[in-house]
Order: sequence, then structure tokens, then C-alpha cells
Amino acid sequence: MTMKYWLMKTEPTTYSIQDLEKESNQTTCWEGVRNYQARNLLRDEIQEGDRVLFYHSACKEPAVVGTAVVSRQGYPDHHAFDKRSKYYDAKCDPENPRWYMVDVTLEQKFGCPVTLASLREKAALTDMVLLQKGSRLSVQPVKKKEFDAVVKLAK
DNA sequence: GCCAACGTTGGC
DNA sequence: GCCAACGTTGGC
Repeated sequence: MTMKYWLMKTEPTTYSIQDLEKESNQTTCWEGVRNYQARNLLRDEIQEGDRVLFYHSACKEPAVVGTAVVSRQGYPDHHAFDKRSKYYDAKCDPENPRWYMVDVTLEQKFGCPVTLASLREKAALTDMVLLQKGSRLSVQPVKKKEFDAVVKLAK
């Protein structure tokens, strides 16, 4: 299985790369994704060892702020069954999980975040899912050359 | 805060 | 299965 590349969005007011940095083992579960297209990626496509662009959305300066590695592949998001969780989903049956998550581990926090504006300036990145009009997927595929180009911009 | 784009819900 | 209404996302 060859390594794949992804981009995951998070609102830094909810969970930021600084939060990930502070976790034990700098690892967290990526809970709360409640979109079927993204769910399918989390459940079926994303493999341990895959690389992730960590993206801050809905904030003053939207940007890729670092990279992470998938440290556990898809498993049921148990927050959906927890009434106290903000991600509780009353329609979910633990016997037949609807929502999935993966674990991610911090790889690198960029010293220099790669802003959305700077991504748009790069001709090599015009096909990135993130940059397409109306694109809202919070977990999305990235091509290797795109991943590499973004990492390069962080230097 | 605005609003375009997209996803989901539910009546029919 | 259609589609209007509503809710959410997320850049600006």
C-alpha cells in the first residue's frame, strides 16, 4: 500500500495545532466529522502512515500550519454515542456505527504557516481540492506533488 | 456580519 | 424521487 496524502481542516478556536502539540505523544483522535463524503475517506481510504496537511479554517488567516501522520486508521467515533459530547448524534446505533475517525500525530509545526492566499498564488496548486470554488470538505485528498509543494512553501 | 455554495431534511 | 426550506461552512 503506497502512502497517501490528505488535508484536514480544523477551526483553531475549536482545536489548533498548538493543542495537538500539547497532547501526550502529540497525538489526538480526529473526532466530530459529520459529513458522509469525509466519513467515507476516514473509514475506507485513510491508512496508517498516510501524511496530513493540518489546516486552520474560519479564522483570521486561513493557512496550512503543519503536517501530521495518521497513527491509527479508521475506527468508530464513539463521541456519536455520548450524550454529553458536542458530537452526539441521537440517530446513531453503537451496533452499527455511522461516524468514523482516525488518530493523527504531529509531524511538523510550520515555523511559517502557508496561507490560503499564498497557496492560490502557486500555479502548481491550482487543482488542489481546497482551492476549488465551493469546496467545503473537511477531510480531502491531496496529491503527493501538492503536499510536497506546500511543505516547500513553509521553508 | 455577509453571503455563496453545499449538504440534509422532509413533505408530497 | 423531486425540490423547497433550512442549516452549515468558511472566505472575505
